[in-house]
Amino acid sequence: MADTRSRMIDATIRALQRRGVAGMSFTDVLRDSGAARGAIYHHFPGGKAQLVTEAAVRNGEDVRAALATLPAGDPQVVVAAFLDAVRPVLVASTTGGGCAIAAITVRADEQGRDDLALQESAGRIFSSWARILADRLAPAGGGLPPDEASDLATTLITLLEGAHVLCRAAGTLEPFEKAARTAIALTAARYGTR
Amino acid sequence: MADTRSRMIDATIRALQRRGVAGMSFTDVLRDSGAARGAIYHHFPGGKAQLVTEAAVRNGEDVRAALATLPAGDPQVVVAAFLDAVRPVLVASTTGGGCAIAAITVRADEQGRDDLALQESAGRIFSSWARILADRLAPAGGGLPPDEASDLATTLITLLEGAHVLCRAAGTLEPFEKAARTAIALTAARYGTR
DNA sequence: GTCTATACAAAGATAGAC
DNA sequence: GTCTATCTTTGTATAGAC
Repeated sequence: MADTRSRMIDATIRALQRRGVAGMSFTDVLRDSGAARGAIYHHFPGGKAQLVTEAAVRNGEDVRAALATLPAGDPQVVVAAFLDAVRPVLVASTTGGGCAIAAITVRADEQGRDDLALQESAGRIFSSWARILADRLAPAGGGLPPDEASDLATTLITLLEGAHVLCRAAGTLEPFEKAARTAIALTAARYGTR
Repeated sequence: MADTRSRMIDATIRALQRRGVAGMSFTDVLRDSGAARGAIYHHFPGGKAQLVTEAAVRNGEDVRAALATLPAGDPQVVVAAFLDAVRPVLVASTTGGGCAIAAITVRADEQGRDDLALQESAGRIFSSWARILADRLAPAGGGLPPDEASDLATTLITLLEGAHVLCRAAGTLEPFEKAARTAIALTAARYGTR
């Protein structure tokens, strides 16, 4: 049978996407993964904090790998490819899913050190996404200047997370499509050749 | 003494900003507002769902009123004014506060009809913000074409909410400043006169 | 390692005295 | 209307049999 521990992490990612860290419960994870109650503290002695942290790290790596497959070079091409690549994520947002990392930025107990560690994990993960994207915009031997690439990459991640929030609220893809159209038009005005 | 009911709503807004709907508890609201336990169901027979909904509506109106004071006309001016106006919100995000409406897009129970109503409230509130902003970009007798103004306005709200998420995670204003610089530069390229 | 059973705390929701 | 006290449920966490 597939690794129980791994299945629990996958179930946690799904629970985070739908309910957030405070709204998620072990009951959800156990039902979705088929694991027994005692399995949690066997595999994750650190309890909920450890489980959520490992889920965030895995999800962060999955997204990072996906971003690394984007084309590099012309900003207009990179922006268009990025928007197409993230569209499926926003579709999930319209039905209550979406980005698991956005979910862990809202913690139940702001004082706790577990939750501080979680916030720092989220910060590192977003930064790593932006860095990957900046590399596509400023590849070795061409593309944008590093500072400009970094700014634009962070802006694209910002648009992704903002669209996640708005599409969740709207229940439709419309906010994302409006932002995508605008991003395309503004990028063309700034970086278009004609 | 100031209206107990009103103080409870204000306390709920603060609790939502910091902990989200699932992470927020009546205990927080009661301590912050000074109200007694039984006061909740006296003033809000609908329980948590009603309390949170009223808090969201009030917060949405406050933000809408603030957006209505922005200048109208030149897109470059409107964008710059918008970014300056929301900067204090993002500062709050860096220390765990920020947008209360973003918080209510993550609900504990996706099935419940209370939570569906809450999602629809969030959708209406975001739409109303974008509409106000679009009016500033396409005032009667000038400005952008309506469709373009609507797209750009939604994009600005998207940037605001995305920056909220990223600044919360980063603990610094850097993601917002990067996105703001990019928004200014791209807007200048698209709408600059020279 | 996997499972059942349970302890303990905190949440939302009510009842009823004043 | 305001407050105290309490019910019920749910959640995290643990113990211990197999």
